[in-house]
Amino acid sequence: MALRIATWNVNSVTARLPRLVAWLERTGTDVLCVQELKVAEAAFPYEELRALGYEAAVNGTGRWNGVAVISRIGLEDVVTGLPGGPGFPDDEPEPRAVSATCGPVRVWSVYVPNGREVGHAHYEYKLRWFEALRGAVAGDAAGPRPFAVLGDYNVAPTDEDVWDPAVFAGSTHVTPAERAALAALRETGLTDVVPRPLKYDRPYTYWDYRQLAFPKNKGMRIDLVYGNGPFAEAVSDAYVDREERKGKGASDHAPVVVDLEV
DNA sequence: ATGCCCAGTCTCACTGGA
Repeated sequence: MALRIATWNVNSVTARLPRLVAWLERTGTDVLCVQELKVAEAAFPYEELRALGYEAAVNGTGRWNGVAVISRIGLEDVVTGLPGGPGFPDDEPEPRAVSATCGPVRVWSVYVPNGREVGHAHYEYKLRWFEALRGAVAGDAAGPRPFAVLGDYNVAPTDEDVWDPAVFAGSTHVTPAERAALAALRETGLTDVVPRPLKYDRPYTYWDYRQLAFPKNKGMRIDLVYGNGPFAEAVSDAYVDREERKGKGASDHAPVVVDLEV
């Protein structure tokens, strides 16, 4: 069966709802992992999505963060949150993970902490969060079922994944410790499913709103799809839908779309 | 024009994003 799975940091599901609905209709995506809902679970637009044939597993508590899995092919065994994960501040848990089984695949939608500045408490939180994620997904990553962790990882895997490495020297998103956390995650059996760009040479997924970053293609690849062997082997295509970054009312992130034949 | 930040809130000022 052909499956279309995607991940998209929408930067407020409320602000993005018209675009989200149009995008789902346009692309026919079966399973969408969403990040930065910026809305409480009770205010999530379940009805609008149900009208399109989708159900949703939502982890959201208010103005910051928030993640969901939106599926039109089933939604089972939902796990809300990152089991054993740290919180911030004062170890208060944040809504940054939700997982579900959708038909033949199991997916996680994750919004990894930003880190703010190297050495900041939020940066240490980010690294601890990655460790907990690794522990939580290791079993499914090594299993026989197609499995993937999709989301906004807030790490550029290599210097090729930022428009100018010199600009990011000393900043979060590119440090050896963050990249080591990604490598440790891959060691559980996950592969970086690198999408193709629809224009230019690099598959960036994020462009700042400011200073014409998108038209100048000053982007970063920080929205990632990490799939296990059975998932990666089923991939028939993967691309960044940069068209969705254009125009008024766009998120600052573009969707990453993965087509599977399972 | 892909076009010179955006979203949410404890809303006219601030936090957070990366």
